[in-house]
Amino acid sequence: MLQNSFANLECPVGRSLSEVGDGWTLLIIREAIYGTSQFETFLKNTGASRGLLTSRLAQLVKSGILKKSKSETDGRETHYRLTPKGRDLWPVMLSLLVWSEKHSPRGNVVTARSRSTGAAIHRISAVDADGNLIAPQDTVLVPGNDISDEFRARIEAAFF
Amino acid sequence: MLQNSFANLECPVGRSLSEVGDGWTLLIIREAIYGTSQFETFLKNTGASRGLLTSRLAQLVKSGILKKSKSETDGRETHYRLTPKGRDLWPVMLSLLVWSEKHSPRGNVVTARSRSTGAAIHRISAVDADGNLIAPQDTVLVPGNDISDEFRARIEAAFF
DNA sequence: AAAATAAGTCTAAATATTAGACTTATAAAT
DNA sequence: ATTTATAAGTCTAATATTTAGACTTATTTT
Repeated sequence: MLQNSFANLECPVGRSLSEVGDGWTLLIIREAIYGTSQFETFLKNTGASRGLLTSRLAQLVKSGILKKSKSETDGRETHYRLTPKGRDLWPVMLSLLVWSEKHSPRGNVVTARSRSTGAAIHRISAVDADGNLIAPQDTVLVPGNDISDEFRARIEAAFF
Repeated sequence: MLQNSFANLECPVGRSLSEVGDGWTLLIIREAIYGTSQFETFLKNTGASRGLLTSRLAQLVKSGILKKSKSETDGRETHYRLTPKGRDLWPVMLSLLVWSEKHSPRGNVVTARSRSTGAAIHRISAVDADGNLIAPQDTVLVPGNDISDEFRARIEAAFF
């Protein structure tokens, strides 16, 4: 668990990783996106141990990625559901999906498509506020003001 | 390390996670994107221990995400550089960056922009082969033929 | 009332990670 | 030509995390 190692880093990727940069955590989020909300279902579908699942779910609730609530119809049940912040991890999941379909395909397992047009997702791209695509080669990381000299230098060296 | 836990999973997200689903691994990839290629630099910028860095770099080379080569100008140096497969993780990194800038901002640290237009990256989106954007709400996961009934049911329950 | 279910807690054993001293090969400085 | 420095590791004992699985508590079903 890198939970604390990167919490105070300037790098926004490091900050994300301090919240979700753990295989189990990402797997739990995948499960949540696949519709899982109960402890025993996460347990079965992720293969995590009970203790670990308990601790990771607590972290995710603390991070505001999942919300914990008691079932209204069955008092034994607890549900962990994605918050808007958690749902915003969708592009992360989708880009992991597209990456593995491209680089480690295993037959015809699953394709992500547009519900309305039926078109398959071809790639995941950056988009500006006007809806224009920004290609990886055309991307730069621009340092802001609240930044150390050291991190500025690292960002400026970033390349696609 | 979930290295082996998910290697044989049908889920393509699980397969990705079996290769890169580890905080240290993702952090090393971030560093590689930031231009780092040498052992001691990875060590300093990630904060990983030597033994761990050694093992993660070896895994990444084995996965074909990094390529290891000896410097031609200085025989002491080894360089680990992103392969095309590794570079294709760019959308994963970018979506982690955009996510944290939205949900855990820390002042004006870094913005990702188009080099050519200067426009800031607003979001990360799925795109079809014709360049049309596919919104999260409009995405479905369509099961293929090479799939177990159990996994089919889980995919069909997936939602944004 | 008894049995089953859901969501945990708890514990000892196994596994992974850390810090830091040490090693080897190559290059730079004296 | 030696000595010193650098780069990329290896190695080890101490520490921390994770696991499997038995157990607990609250609630619901039979």
